Amino acid sequence: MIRVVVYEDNPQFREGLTMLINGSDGFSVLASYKNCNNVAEEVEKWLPDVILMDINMPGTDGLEGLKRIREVNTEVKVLMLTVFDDNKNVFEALRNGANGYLLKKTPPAKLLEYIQDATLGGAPMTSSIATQVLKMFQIIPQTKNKDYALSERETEVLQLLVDGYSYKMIASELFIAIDTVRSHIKKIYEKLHVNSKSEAVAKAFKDKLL
Amino acid sequence: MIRVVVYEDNPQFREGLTMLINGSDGFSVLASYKNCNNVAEEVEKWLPDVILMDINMPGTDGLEGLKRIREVNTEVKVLMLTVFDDNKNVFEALRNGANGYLLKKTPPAKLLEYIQDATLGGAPMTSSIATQVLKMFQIIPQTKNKDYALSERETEVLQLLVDGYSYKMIASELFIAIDTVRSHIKKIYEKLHVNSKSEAVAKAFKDKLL
DNA sequence: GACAAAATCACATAAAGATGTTAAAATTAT
DNA sequence: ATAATTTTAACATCTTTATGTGATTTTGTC
Repeated sequence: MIRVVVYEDNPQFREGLTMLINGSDGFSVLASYKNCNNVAEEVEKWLPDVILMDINMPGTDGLEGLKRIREVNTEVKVLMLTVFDDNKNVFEALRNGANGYLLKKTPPAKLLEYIQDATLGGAPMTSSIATQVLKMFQIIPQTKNKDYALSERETEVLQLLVDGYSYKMIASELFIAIDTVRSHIKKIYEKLHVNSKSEAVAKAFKDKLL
Repeated sequence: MIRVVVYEDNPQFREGLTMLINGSDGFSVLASYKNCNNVAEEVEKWLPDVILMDINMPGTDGLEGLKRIREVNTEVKVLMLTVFDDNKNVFEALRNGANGYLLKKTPPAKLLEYIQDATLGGAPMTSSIATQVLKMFQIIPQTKNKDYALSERETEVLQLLVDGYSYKMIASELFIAIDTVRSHIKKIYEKLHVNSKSEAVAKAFKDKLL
Protein backbone atom coordinates (compact mmCIF):
# COMPACT_ATOMS: atom_id res chain seq x y z
CA MET A 1 0.00 0.00 0.00
CA ILE A 2 1.45 3.35 -1.08
CA ARG A 3 0.58 5.98 1.52
CA VAL A 4 0.10 9.49 0.16
CA VAL A 5 -0.33 12.94 1.67
CA VAL A 6 -1.66 15.73 -0.52
CA TYR A 7 -0.95 19.46 -0.34
CA GLU A 8 -3.23 21.45 -2.64
CA ASP A 9 -5.14 24.64 -1.99
CA ASN A 10 -7.87 24.19 -4.57
CA PRO A 11 -10.65 22.21 -2.81
CA GLN A 12 -12.01 20.65 -6.01
CA PHE A 13 -8.62 19.44 -7.19
CA ARG A 14 -7.71 18.27 -3.70
CA GLU A 15 -10.91 16.25 -3.46
CA GLY A 16 -10.45 14.91 -6.96
CA LEU A 17 -6.93 13.73 -6.18
CA THR A 18 -8.01 12.13 -2.95
CA MET A 19 -10.88 10.25 -4.57
CA LEU A 20 -8.70 9.08 -7.44
CA ILE A 21 -5.99 7.78 -5.16
CA ASN A 22 -8.25 6.25 -2.54
CA GLY A 23 -10.27 4.62 -5.29
CA SER A 24 -7.24 2.83 -6.67
CA ASP A 25 -5.94 -0.49 -5.43
CA GLY A 26 -2.69 -0.20 -3.52
CA PHE A 27 -2.99 3.53 -2.93
CA SER A 28 -4.28 5.42 0.05
CA VAL A 29 -4.49 9.09 1.00
CA LEU A 30 -3.59 9.55 4.66
CA ALA A 31 -4.43 13.23 4.77
CA SER A 32 -4.72 16.33 2.64
CA TYR A 33 -3.98 19.94 3.45
CA LYS A 34 -4.60 23.26 1.80
CA ASN A 35 -1.20 24.75 2.64
CA CYS A 36 2.21 23.89 4.07
CA ASN A 37 2.02 25.97 7.21
CA ASN A 38 2.57 22.92 9.43
CA VAL A 39 4.13 20.61 6.91
CA ALA A 40 7.01 19.45 9.11
CA GLU A 41 4.78 18.19 11.92
CA GLU A 42 2.29 16.69 9.49
CA VAL A 43 4.93 14.72 7.67
CA GLU A 44 6.41 13.44 10.91
CA LYS A 45 2.93 12.44 12.04
CA TRP A 46 1.86 10.53 8.93
CA LEU A 47 5.20 9.33 7.59
CA PRO A 48 3.82 8.93 4.08
CA ASP A 49 5.58 7.23 1.20
CA VAL A 50 4.75 9.97 -1.26
CA ILE A 51 3.73 13.61 -0.98
CA LEU A 52 1.90 15.39 -3.77
CA MET A 53 2.85 19.01 -3.43
CA ASP A 54 1.24 21.85 -5.26
CA ILE A 55 3.68 24.67 -5.99
CA ASN A 56 1.35 27.63 -5.85
CA MET A 57 -0.45 27.82 -2.55
CA PRO A 58 -1.39 30.73 -0.34
CA GLY A 59 0.60 30.90 2.89
CA THR A 60 3.59 28.58 2.84
CA ASP A 61 3.97 27.50 -0.77
CA GLY A 62 5.17 24.23 -2.19
CA LEU A 63 8.82 25.13 -2.61
CA GLU A 64 9.11 26.34 0.95
CA GLY A 65 7.13 23.27 2.05
CA LEU A 66 9.59 21.03 0.24
CA LYS A 67 12.51 22.64 2.03
CA ARG A 68 10.86 22.14 5.39
CA ILE A 69 10.11 18.53 4.59
CA ARG A 70 13.70 17.82 3.66
CA GLU A 71 14.86 19.27 6.95
CA VAL A 72 13.08 16.53 8.82
CA ASN A 73 12.72 13.74 6.26
CA THR A 74 14.95 12.86 3.31
CA GLU A 75 13.21 9.57 2.55
CA VAL A 76 9.70 10.53 1.57
CA LYS A 77 9.21 10.99 -2.15
CA VAL A 78 7.93 14.42 -3.03
CA LEU A 79 6.22 15.02 -6.36
CA MET A 80 5.70 18.64 -7.27
CA LEU A 81 2.47 19.60 -9.01
CA THR A 82 2.06 22.70 -11.07
CA VAL A 83 -0.10 24.21 -13.75
CA PHE A 84 2.76 25.74 -15.71
CA ASP A 85 6.20 24.39 -16.38
CA ASP A 86 8.11 27.32 -15.00
CA ASN A 87 11.79 26.75 -15.58
CA LYS A 88 12.95 28.51 -12.44
CA ASN A 89 10.66 26.58 -10.13
CA VAL A 90 11.59 23.27 -11.68
CA PHE A 91 15.24 23.88 -11.07
CA GLU A 92 14.69 25.16 -7.56
CA ALA A 93 12.50 22.19 -6.68
CA LEU A 94 14.93 19.60 -7.96
CA ARG A 95 17.77 21.36 -6.21
CA ASN A 96 15.85 21.08 -2.98
CA GLY A 97 15.32 17.37 -3.32
CA ALA A 98 12.03 16.97 -5.17
CA ASN A 99 11.66 13.50 -6.69
CA GLY A 100 9.51 14.45 -9.62
CA TYR A 101 7.66 17.27 -11.26
CA LEU A 102 4.23 16.87 -12.82
CA LEU A 103 1.81 19.13 -14.59
CA LYS A 104 -1.68 19.11 -13.18
CA LYS A 105 -3.10 18.16 -16.52
CA THR A 106 -1.48 14.73 -16.14
CA PRO A 107 -4.19 12.12 -16.80
CA PRO A 108 -5.30 10.14 -13.71
CA ALA A 109 -3.93 6.81 -14.88
CA LYS A 110 -0.54 8.39 -15.57
CA LEU A 111 -0.56 10.10 -12.20
CA LEU A 112 -0.95 6.83 -10.35
CA GLU A 113 1.81 5.33 -12.42
CA TYR A 114 4.06 8.28 -11.60
CA ILE A 115 3.34 7.95 -7.90
CA GLN A 116 4.35 4.33 -8.01
CA ASP A 117 7.38 5.18 -10.11
CA ALA A 118 8.51 7.61 -7.40
CA THR A 119 8.29 4.96 -4.68
CA LEU A 120 10.52 2.75 -6.82
CA GLY A 121 13.23 5.39 -6.96
CA GLY A 122 12.30 6.89 -10.30
CA ALA A 123 12.07 10.56 -11.18
CA PRO A 124 8.70 10.93 -12.87
CA MET A 125 8.31 14.06 -14.91
CA THR A 126 5.89 15.34 -17.42
CA SER A 127 7.71 15.23 -20.74
CA SER A 128 7.80 19.00 -21.13
CA ILE A 129 9.50 19.19 -17.74
CA ALA A 130 11.91 16.41 -18.60
CA THR A 131 12.91 18.34 -21.69
CA GLN A 132 13.69 21.37 -19.57
CA VAL A 133 15.74 19.32 -17.16
CA LEU A 134 17.82 17.87 -19.96
CA LYS A 135 18.42 21.34 -21.33
CA MET A 136 19.68 22.47 -17.94
CA PHE A 137 22.37 19.85 -18.12
CA GLN A 138 23.51 21.13 -21.46
CA ILE A 139 23.89 24.61 -20.06
CA ILE A 140 26.31 23.42 -17.41
CA PRO A 141 29.77 24.05 -18.83
CA GLN A 142 32.03 21.06 -19.09
CA THR A 143 34.64 20.72 -16.42
CA LYS A 144 37.62 21.42 -18.60
CA ASN A 145 40.12 20.19 -16.09
CA LYS A 146 43.08 21.18 -18.16
CA ASP A 147 46.12 19.12 -17.45
CA TYR A 148 49.09 21.10 -16.31
CA ALA A 149 50.76 17.91 -15.12
CA LEU A 150 51.22 19.12 -11.57
CA SER A 151 52.88 16.53 -9.40
CA GLU A 152 51.14 15.24 -6.31
CA ARG A 153 53.09 17.47 -4.01
CA GLU A 154 52.60 20.48 -6.21
CA THR A 155 48.86 19.92 -6.23
CA GLU A 156 48.97 19.72 -2.47
CA VAL A 157 50.84 23.02 -2.24
CA LEU A 158 48.48 24.69 -4.69
CA GLN A 159 45.54 23.56 -2.60
CA LEU A 160 47.04 25.26 0.43
CA LEU A 161 47.70 28.42 -1.57
CA VAL A 162 44.05 28.45 -2.60
CA ASP A 163 43.09 28.05 1.03
CA GLY A 164 44.99 31.23 1.82
CA TYR A 165 48.08 29.74 3.46
CA SER A 166 51.33 31.71 3.53
CA TYR A 167 54.64 30.08 2.62
CA LYS A 168 55.44 29.76 6.28
CA MET A 169 52.13 28.09 7.04
CA ILE A 170 52.51 25.68 4.15
CA ALA A 171 55.97 24.74 5.34
CA SER A 172 54.75 23.93 8.82
CA GLU A 173 51.65 22.17 7.49
CA LEU A 174 53.72 19.88 5.26
CA PHE A 175 56.71 19.60 7.61
CA ILE A 176 59.17 20.93 5.03
CA ALA A 177 61.47 23.93 4.88
CA ILE A 178 60.15 27.22 3.59
CA ASP A 179 62.72 27.11 0.82
CA THR A 180 61.23 23.87 -0.34
CA VAL A 181 57.86 25.55 -0.47
CA ARG A 182 59.46 28.21 -2.63
CA SER A 183 60.80 25.56 -4.95
CA HIS A 184 57.42 23.94 -5.36
CA ILE A 185 55.65 27.21 -5.94
CA LYS A 186 58.23 28.29 -8.46
CA LYS A 187 57.58 25.07 -10.34
CA ILE A 188 53.83 25.51 -10.08
CA TYR A 189 54.08 29.02 -11.53
CA GLU A 190 56.09 27.68 -14.43
CA LYS A 191 53.55 24.99 -15.15
CA LEU A 192 50.54 27.26 -14.84
CA HIS A 193 52.27 30.10 -16.69
CA VAL A 194 51.63 32.60 -13.92
CA ASN A 195 53.89 34.61 -11.69
CA SER A 196 52.00 35.40 -8.56
CA LYS A 197 50.07 33.65 -5.87
CA SER A 198 46.78 35.25 -6.69
CA GLU A 199 47.08 34.39 -10.36
CA ALA A 200 47.70 30.78 -9.42
CA VAL A 201 44.67 30.81 -7.15
CA ALA A 202 42.51 32.36 -9.86
CA LYS A 203 43.70 29.79 -12.37
CA ALA A 204 42.98 26.97 -9.98
CA PHE A 205 39.39 28.12 -9.74
CA LYS A 206 38.96 28.88 -13.42
CA ASP A 207 40.36 25.59 -14.58
CA LYS A 208 38.88 23.62 -11.71
CA LEU A 209 42.29 22.22 -10.94
CA LEU A 210 41.41 21.04 -7.47
CA MET B 1 5.57 3.85 -36.58
CA ILE B 2 8.61 4.61 -34.41
CA ARG B 3 11.77 4.14 -36.45
CA VAL B 4 14.79 2.96 -34.47
CA VAL B 5 18.51 2.55 -35.17
CA VAL B 6 20.59 0.43 -32.81
CA TYR B 7 24.29 0.75 -31.89
CA GLU B 8 25.52 -2.21 -29.88
CA ASP B 9 28.67 -4.24 -30.23
CA ASN B 10 27.44 -7.46 -28.65
CA PRO B 11 25.86 -9.50 -31.50
CA GLN B 12 23.48 -11.39 -29.23
CA PHE B 13 22.18 -8.31 -27.52
CA ARG B 14 21.97 -6.45 -30.83
CA GLU B 15 19.93 -9.24 -32.39
CA GLY B 16 17.76 -9.50 -29.31
CA LEU B 17 16.98 -5.80 -29.38
CA THR B 18 16.21 -5.89 -33.08
CA MET B 19 13.86 -8.84 -32.76
CA LEU B 20 12.09 -7.32 -29.77
CA ILE B 21 11.52 -4.01 -31.50
CA ASN B 22 10.62 -5.39 -34.92
CA GLY B 23 8.26 -7.84 -33.29
CA SER B 24 6.30 -5.08 -31.63
CA ASP B 25 3.47 -3.15 -33.20
CA GLY B 26 4.34 0.40 -34.04
CA PHE B 27 8.12 -0.13 -33.80
CA SER B 28 10.67 -0.85 -36.48
CA VAL B 29 14.45 -1.19 -36.55
CA LEU B 30 15.88 0.52 -39.62
CA ALA B 31 19.43 -0.68 -39.07
CA SER B 32 21.85 -1.82 -36.43
CA TYR B 33 25.59 -1.29 -36.12
CA LYS B 34 28.35 -2.65 -33.94
CA ASN B 35 30.15 0.67 -33.49
CA CYS B 36 29.83 4.40 -34.11
CA ASN B 37 32.63 4.77 -36.61
CA ASN B 38 30.29 6.17 -39.26
CA VAL B 39 27.46 7.29 -37.05
CA ALA B 40 27.03 10.72 -38.62
CA GLU B 41 26.44 9.41 -42.13
CA GLU B 42 24.27 6.56 -40.89
CA VAL B 43 22.01 8.88 -38.94
CA GLU B 44 21.68 11.23 -41.88
CA LYS B 45 20.85 8.29 -44.11
CA TRP B 46 18.15 6.68 -41.95
CA LEU B 47 16.78 9.70 -40.09
CA PRO B 48 15.45 7.55 -37.27
CA ASP B 49 13.12 8.74 -34.52
CA VAL B 50 15.11 7.04 -31.80
CA ILE B 51 18.65 5.73 -31.47
CA LEU B 52 19.57 3.10 -28.91
CA MET B 53 23.19 3.70 -28.12
CA ASP B 54 25.41 1.39 -26.14
CA ILE B 55 28.04 3.26 -24.13
CA ASN B 56 30.83 0.73 -24.18
CA MET B 57 31.82 -0.20 -27.69
CA PRO B 58 35.16 -0.87 -29.32
CA GLY B 59 36.23 1.80 -31.75
CA THR B 60 34.12 4.93 -31.47
CA ASP B 61 32.16 4.51 -28.27
CA GLY B 62 28.67 5.66 -27.39
CA LEU B 63 29.59 8.97 -25.81
CA GLU B 64 31.68 10.00 -28.79
CA GLY B 65 28.92 8.71 -31.06
CA LEU B 66 26.39 10.86 -29.26
CA LYS B 67 28.52 13.95 -29.77
CA ARG B 68 28.84 13.24 -33.48
CA ILE B 69 25.11 12.69 -33.79
CA ARG B 70 24.35 16.01 -32.14
CA GLU B 71 26.63 17.77 -34.56
CA VAL B 72 24.40 16.79 -37.45
CA ASN B 73 21.02 16.13 -35.82
CA THR B 74 19.51 17.63 -32.69
CA GLU B 75 16.05 16.15 -33.22
CA VAL B 76 16.61 12.42 -33.00
CA LYS B 77 16.04 10.99 -29.54
CA VAL B 78 19.09 9.18 -28.24
CA LEU B 79 18.75 6.66 -25.44
CA MET B 80 21.97 5.55 -23.86
CA LEU B 81 22.31 1.91 -22.84
CA THR B 82 24.76 0.67 -20.29
CA VAL B 83 25.45 -2.22 -17.98
CA PHE B 84 26.54 -0.09 -15.04
CA ASP B 85 25.19 3.19 -13.83
CA ASP B 86 28.47 5.03 -13.89
CA ASN B 87 27.91 8.49 -12.51
CA LYS B 88 30.47 10.17 -14.72
CA ASN B 89 29.11 8.75 -17.94
CA VAL B 90 25.54 9.62 -17.03
CA PHE B 91 26.45 13.22 -16.50
CA GLU B 92 28.57 13.41 -19.62
CA ALA B 93 25.85 11.83 -21.75
CA LEU B 94 23.11 14.15 -20.52
CA ARG B 95 25.39 17.10 -20.99
CA ASN B 96 25.87 16.09 -24.59
CA GLY B 97 22.19 15.88 -25.31
CA ALA B 98 21.17 12.31 -24.55
CA ASN B 99 17.42 11.97 -24.06
CA GLY B 100 17.48 9.08 -21.66
CA TYR B 101 19.71 6.59 -19.93
CA LEU B 102 18.77 2.97 -19.47
CA LEU B 103 20.39 -0.04 -17.91
CA LYS B 104 20.60 -3.05 -20.17
CA LYS B 105 18.74 -5.14 -17.65
CA THR B 106 15.60 -3.11 -18.39
CA PRO B 107 12.78 -5.60 -19.12
CA PRO B 108 11.63 -5.69 -22.77
CA ALA B 109 8.17 -4.32 -22.11
CA LYS B 110 9.65 -1.39 -20.19
CA LEU B 111 12.18 -0.77 -22.92
CA LEU B 112 9.47 -0.35 -25.55
CA GLU B 113 7.61 1.97 -23.24
CA TYR B 114 10.76 4.02 -22.71
CA ILE B 115 11.37 4.28 -26.44
CA GLN B 116 7.88 5.60 -26.93
CA ASP B 117 8.32 7.92 -23.97
CA ALA B 118 11.39 9.40 -25.62
CA THR B 119 9.53 10.15 -28.86
CA LEU B 120 6.94 12.01 -26.80
CA GLY B 121 9.58 14.28 -25.32
CA GLY B 122 10.12 12.41 -22.10
CA ALA B 123 13.43 11.58 -20.46
CA PRO B 124 13.20 7.88 -19.68
CA MET B 125 15.67 6.69 -17.12
CA THR B 126 16.15 3.59 -15.09
CA SER B 127 15.24 4.55 -11.54
CA SER B 128 18.79 4.14 -10.23
CA ILE B 129 19.93 6.59 -12.91
CA ALA B 130 17.12 8.99 -12.14
CA THR B 131 18.22 9.02 -8.52
CA GLN B 132 21.73 9.95 -9.57
CA VAL B 133 20.47 12.73 -11.79
CA LEU B 134 18.42 14.21 -8.98
CA LYS B 135 21.44 14.07 -6.71
CA MET B 136 23.48 15.98 -9.24
CA PHE B 137 21.03 18.83 -9.00
CA GLN B 138 21.42 18.94 -5.28
CA ILE B 139 25.17 19.18 -5.61
CA ILE B 140 24.91 22.34 -7.67
CA PRO B 141 25.36 25.07 -5.10
CA GLN B 142 22.92 27.92 -5.13
CA THR B 143 24.35 31.13 -6.41
CA LYS B 144 24.71 32.76 -3.05
CA ASN B 145 26.09 36.07 -4.23
CA LYS B 146 26.69 37.24 -0.71
CA ASP B 147 26.60 40.97 -0.30
CA TYR B 148 29.72 42.44 1.19
CA ALA B 149 28.60 45.92 0.15
CA LEU B 150 31.70 46.66 -1.84
CA SER B 151 31.62 50.08 -3.43
CA GLU B 152 31.86 50.47 -7.18
CA ARG B 153 35.52 51.34 -7.07
CA GLU B 154 36.30 48.53 -4.68
CA THR B 155 34.59 46.04 -6.96
CA GLU B 156 36.67 47.38 -9.81
CA VAL B 157 39.87 46.95 -7.83
CA LEU B 158 38.88 43.45 -6.74
CA GLN B 159 38.26 42.53 -10.36
CA LEU B 160 41.78 43.61 -11.24
CA LEU B 161 43.19 41.66 -8.32
CA VAL B 162 41.37 38.58 -9.60
CA ASP B 163 42.85 39.23 -13.01
CA GLY B 164 46.30 39.04 -11.48
CA TYR B 165 47.19 42.73 -11.46
CA SER B 166 49.79 44.03 -9.00
CA TYR B 167 49.18 47.20 -7.01
CA LYS B 168 51.37 49.08 -9.43
CA MET B 169 49.44 47.80 -12.45
CA ILE B 170 46.11 48.62 -10.84
CA ALA B 171 47.30 52.13 -10.10
CA SER B 172 48.28 52.75 -13.69
CA GLU B 173 45.16 51.03 -15.01
CA LEU B 174 42.90 53.25 -12.92
CA PHE B 175 45.08 56.36 -13.12
CA ILE B 176 45.42 56.66 -9.36
CA ALA B 177 48.34 56.58 -6.96
CA ILE B 178 49.55 53.26 -5.62
CA ASP B 179 48.73 54.43 -2.12
CA THR B 180 45.15 54.86 -3.17
CA VAL B 181 45.17 51.30 -4.39
CA ARG B 182 46.43 50.28 -0.99
CA SER B 183 43.58 52.17 0.66
CA HIS B 184 40.98 50.45 -1.46
CA ILE B 185 42.46 47.04 -0.94
CA LYS B 186 42.68 47.55 2.79
CA LYS B 187 38.98 48.36 2.77
CA ILE B 188 38.19 45.36 0.61
CA TYR B 189 40.05 43.07 3.00
CA GLU B 190 38.06 44.47 5.91
CA LYS B 191 34.78 43.89 4.12
CA LEU B 192 35.66 40.38 2.97
CA HIS B 193 37.30 39.46 6.27
CA VAL B 194 40.54 38.38 4.65
CA ASN B 195 44.11 39.58 4.87
CA SER B 196 45.85 38.65 1.67
CA LYS B 197 45.42 39.06 -2.02
CA SER B 198 45.03 35.39 -2.75
CA GLU B 199 42.38 34.98 -0.07
CA ALA B 200 40.44 37.84 -1.59
CA VAL B 201 40.72 36.27 -5.01
CA ALA B 202 39.59 32.90 -3.68
CA LYS B 203 36.65 34.51 -1.93
CA ALA B 204 35.67 36.34 -5.08
CA PHE B 205 35.43 33.05 -6.89
CA LYS B 206 33.76 31.12 -4.10
CA ASP B 207 31.11 33.75 -3.49
CA LYS B 208 30.77 34.63 -7.14
CA LEU B 209 31.33 38.26 -6.29
CA LEU B 210 32.13 39.35 -9.82
C1' DG C 1 24.48 73.70 3.70
C1' DA C 2 25.56 69.82 6.66
C1' DC C 3 26.69 65.25 6.96
C1' DA C 4 28.18 60.71 5.68
C1' DA C 5 30.29 57.80 2.62
C1' DA C 6 33.52 57.08 -0.91
C1' DA C 7 37.71 58.13 -3.20
C1' DT C 8 41.92 60.16 -3.21
C1' DC C 9 46.96 60.50 -1.59
C1' DA C 10 51.27 60.33 1.53
C1' DC C 11 54.76 58.24 4.54
C1' DA C 12 56.69 54.54 7.09
C1' DT C 13 57.80 49.82 8.16
C1' DA C 14 57.61 44.93 8.77
C1' DA C 15 56.28 40.78 6.62
C1' DA C 16 55.61 37.98 2.67
C1' DG C 17 56.47 36.81 -1.87
C1' DA C 18 59.12 36.21 -6.38
C1' DT C 19 63.31 34.85 -8.70
C1' DG C 20 67.86 32.98 -9.69
C1' DT C 21 71.22 29.53 -8.87
C1' DT C 22 72.65 25.31 -7.17
C1' DA C 23 72.40 20.70 -5.54
C1' DA C 24 71.60 16.40 -2.77
C1' DA C 25 68.24 12.68 -1.65
C1' DA C 26 64.41 9.99 -2.82
C1' DT C 27 61.37 8.02 -5.99
C1' DT C 28 59.81 6.34 -10.38
C1' DA C 29 60.23 4.87 -14.95
C1' DT C 30 62.66 2.38 -18.68
C1' DA D 1 71.08 -0.39 -13.32
C1' DT D 2 70.54 3.77 -15.24
C1' DA D 3 68.10 7.72 -16.40
C1' DA D 4 64.56 10.95 -15.45
C1' DT D 5 61.64 13.11 -12.32
C1' DT D 6 60.28 14.62 -7.95
C1' DT D 7 61.13 16.31 -3.58
C1' DT D 8 63.90 18.28 -0.69
C1' DA D 9 66.93 22.29 0.76
C1' DA D 10 70.04 26.60 1.15
C1' DC D 11 71.37 31.38 0.11
C1' DA D 12 70.91 35.90 -1.80
C1' DT D 13 68.34 39.71 -3.44
C1' DC D 14 64.83 42.50 -4.91
C1' DT D 15 59.89 43.35 -5.29
C1' DT D 16 55.43 43.26 -3.62
C1' DT D 17 52.22 43.19 -0.16
C1' DA D 18 50.07 44.19 4.40
C1' DT D 19 49.19 47.41 7.94
C1' DG D 20 48.99 51.74 10.58
C1' DT D 21 48.05 56.55 10.83
C1' DG D 22 46.48 60.65 9.01
C1' DA D 23 44.59 63.92 5.70
C1' DT D 24 42.16 66.13 1.60
C1' DT D 25 38.76 66.04 -1.97
C1' DT D 26 34.43 64.28 -4.28
C1' DT D 27 30.05 62.80 -4.28
C1' DG D 28 25.51 61.83 -2.96
C1' DT D 29 21.69 62.51 0.42
C1' DC D 30 18.62 64.59 3.76
